[in-house]
Amino acid sequence: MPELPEVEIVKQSLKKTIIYKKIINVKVSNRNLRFKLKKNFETYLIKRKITDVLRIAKYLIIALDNNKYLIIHFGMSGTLHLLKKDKNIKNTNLSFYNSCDLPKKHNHIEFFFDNFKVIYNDPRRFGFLKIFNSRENLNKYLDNYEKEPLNKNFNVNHLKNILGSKKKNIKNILLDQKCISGIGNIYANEILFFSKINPKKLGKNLSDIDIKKLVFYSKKVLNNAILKGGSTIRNFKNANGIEGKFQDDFKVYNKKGLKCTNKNCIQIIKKITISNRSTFYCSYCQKS
DNA sequence: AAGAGGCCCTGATAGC
DNA sequence: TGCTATCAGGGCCTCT
Repeated sequence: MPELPEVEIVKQSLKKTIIYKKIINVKVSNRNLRFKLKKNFETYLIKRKITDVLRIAKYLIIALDNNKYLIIHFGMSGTLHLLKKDKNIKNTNLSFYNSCDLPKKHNHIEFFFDNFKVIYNDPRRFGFLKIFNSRENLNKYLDNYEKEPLNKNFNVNHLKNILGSKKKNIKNILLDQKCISGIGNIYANEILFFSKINPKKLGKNLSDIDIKKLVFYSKKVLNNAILKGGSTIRNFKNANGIEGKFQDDFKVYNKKGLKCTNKNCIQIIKKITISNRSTFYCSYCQKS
């Protein structure tokens, strides 16, 4: 669930469930995530009330009543699962598993609440959780991450400043969280397709019109994805949770060999590799 | 100093 | 069927 829209969907559904609730207990069965969980990780959380649930870029942020902040980054394969004690299940967009559908492996962390628990599952363990002891420290850590396209000050001038004289290609720039935050491989491909920009075009060579389109479609693609509940690419077989629907709207991602969907274009979508990441584009519509 | 590539992991799938 | 190789929604680190 890693890109901005998926984290936003999780945030929305999680918030409804856990806000103002108290964490009764925390059980960690594997501390070796992307970064090793600190020894006192649990003690900061136990008996704390959740005061807010936020998102910045691809980070989920849980604010606690001791003014500390828990952040979760899902990496490539991290997911949260809500497990209710009673059988009267209300569906949320947060993946819901009843006890037989919960993945059997890689449930690394359990957060116990009164009537339910939230489970962090992550097979590849590229995700991580960290606790910050003040908003100031959190802001410092996420400083680079407030450059997300949905931010209202993400405009043409702002992007122009970012691109400056960058000699790397626009695909890599979109993926570089220090330049622009929240966009991952799926949405980078989709945004470039709508903007009709070749993924290999260098940042410094982008025209004013290119930049204008990038600003517009970054916002539009991400917002549309959020409206559709995000994208579900690979799912656990027994998943009972609500899946995103935006994958049905993909124009290029994973569309190698299929015809371009633009009117009057008969080109076939190509797949190339840029910095080890799959890149899909239409060589006719995204000529330059 | 910016940019490219390797690497951290497990699991699903394709190809033989 | 069962093996092996490749690939996957990310990003940090190292080397140039």
